[in-house]
Amino acid sequence: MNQRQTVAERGGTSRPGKNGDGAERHDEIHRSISDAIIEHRLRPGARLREDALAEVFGISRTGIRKILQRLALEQLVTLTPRRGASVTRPTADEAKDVFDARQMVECGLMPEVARRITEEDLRELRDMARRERQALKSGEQSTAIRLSADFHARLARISGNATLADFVERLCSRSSLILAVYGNPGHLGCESHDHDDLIGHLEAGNGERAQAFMGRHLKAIEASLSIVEEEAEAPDLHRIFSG
Amino acid sequence: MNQRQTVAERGGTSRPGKNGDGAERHDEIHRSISDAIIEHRLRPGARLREDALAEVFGISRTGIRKILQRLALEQLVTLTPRRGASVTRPTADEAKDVFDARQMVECGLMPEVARRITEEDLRELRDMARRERQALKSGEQSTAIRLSADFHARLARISGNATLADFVERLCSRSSLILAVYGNPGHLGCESHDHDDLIGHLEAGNGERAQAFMGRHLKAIEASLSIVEEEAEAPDLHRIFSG
DNA sequence: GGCCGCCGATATGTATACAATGAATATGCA
DNA sequence: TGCATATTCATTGTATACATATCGGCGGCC
Repeated sequence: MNQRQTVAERGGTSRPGKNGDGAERHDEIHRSISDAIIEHRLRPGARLREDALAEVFGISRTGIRKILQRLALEQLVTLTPRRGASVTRPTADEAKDVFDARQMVECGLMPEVARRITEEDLRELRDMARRERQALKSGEQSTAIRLSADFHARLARISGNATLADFVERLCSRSSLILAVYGNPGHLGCESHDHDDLIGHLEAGNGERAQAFMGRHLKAIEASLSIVEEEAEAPDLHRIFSG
Repeated sequence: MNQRQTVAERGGTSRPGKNGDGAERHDEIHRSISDAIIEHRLRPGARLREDALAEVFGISRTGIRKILQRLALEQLVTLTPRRGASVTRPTADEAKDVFDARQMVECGLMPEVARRITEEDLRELRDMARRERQALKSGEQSTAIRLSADFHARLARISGNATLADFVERLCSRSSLILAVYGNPGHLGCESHDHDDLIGHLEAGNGERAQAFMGRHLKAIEASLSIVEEEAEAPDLHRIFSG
């Protein structure tokens, strides 16, 4: 049923075979899944069966596999041979690595960002921060989480260094996964006004202040996590039952 | 024909069907192509036809496509829709971004590396540096280039941060491509004794010296490039023939 | 009674077949 | 002779079919 729907839909906008580059559709699906993971609608550990995804999106398994592989390289999903794909469950070590990396790169970019930021950038960032606060207030956690990641990624993009911006974007996506596993409910990642304050420093052209503030901001997020290594693989039965 | 050859070959080393996880073979092929690119045996712009690769490595196009996709995400090959894959030709902007990123990350890692480095690490690094010098002396450019990239990647790995180490590894691979396009023949990337000097600072536990030295080292490499934007797409014929 | 091994179902890995597209070439007309 | 057009060819994009490995339950054996 679902597949027929899709075919019909595609046939409606263009000829069934000659679609306007199927790659766009793949990107779209990639984003759909990516968003679902980042917004915690798909929790870490959730299995992603190829057949099911193929049916949902109305393409064959071939395309789904391609997308899953890309997600795997972005470390949002884990591909276990012969076991299929599942949403990555970051370890405590990985969480630490990711936040250390963010500390180094995002802070390091702030001076350049402060130098290059334009009025238009500021407007856009303020809008994102506003929407994030609003989402938080109205309890739309999913939206807030994604907006927060978007904010950090957008900020990095202003530096003009596409390579580092891409890296930050990936780190933010993974941070969202980390929040899903180690975050305390009710206490979401970014404090309500941190992003606004950060914008203030940038608007003032004060790169050093922005850098220091970003450092504290990230440290605060990391500190809010309750990182307790779950010994999923080989629980120490002796220790557990020694009492 | 080709397939029969391959089956026979694989049947010789192991049972035809039950190979020791085909994923290993894929990794192997990935590394083969990756090495060929890094070592400049495949120059930027070289086309990589799926059929040809499938024949060479004795697997079907399906597996090749998977590998090409992975290489594309690592930005070693460029995948143009309907036109196939080719070795990426980095632009001048990308080259700048990559070296800026290396400056930030590799330098930033040096203090932690200096703190954590062990005797064994030092031994291994010295050995790599030695082999690199030797390769340079005997004119094996390909080997020298790869060893140089390996050295930097290995160094980053010592920091203990896998995420940043992976990133550095990717940056080094891309740097190799950049060297292929913008490097001056005869003047290879890393100066002969830079790596040895760097090891010295690390051995002395002097993270700050190492950081500063790495900064100069990378700047020196970047400065040795002749980055002239080749106007491949739309050459200004008026300008060229105005004389 | 509990553990080990077997067997069916399910899902993934791989190859192949077919369709569609873009490039190169040949051809006809002005 | 030069340019526009039609055709063919080479190559990629997609779907499907088949082979293979893993997970669950069940029965036999110790």
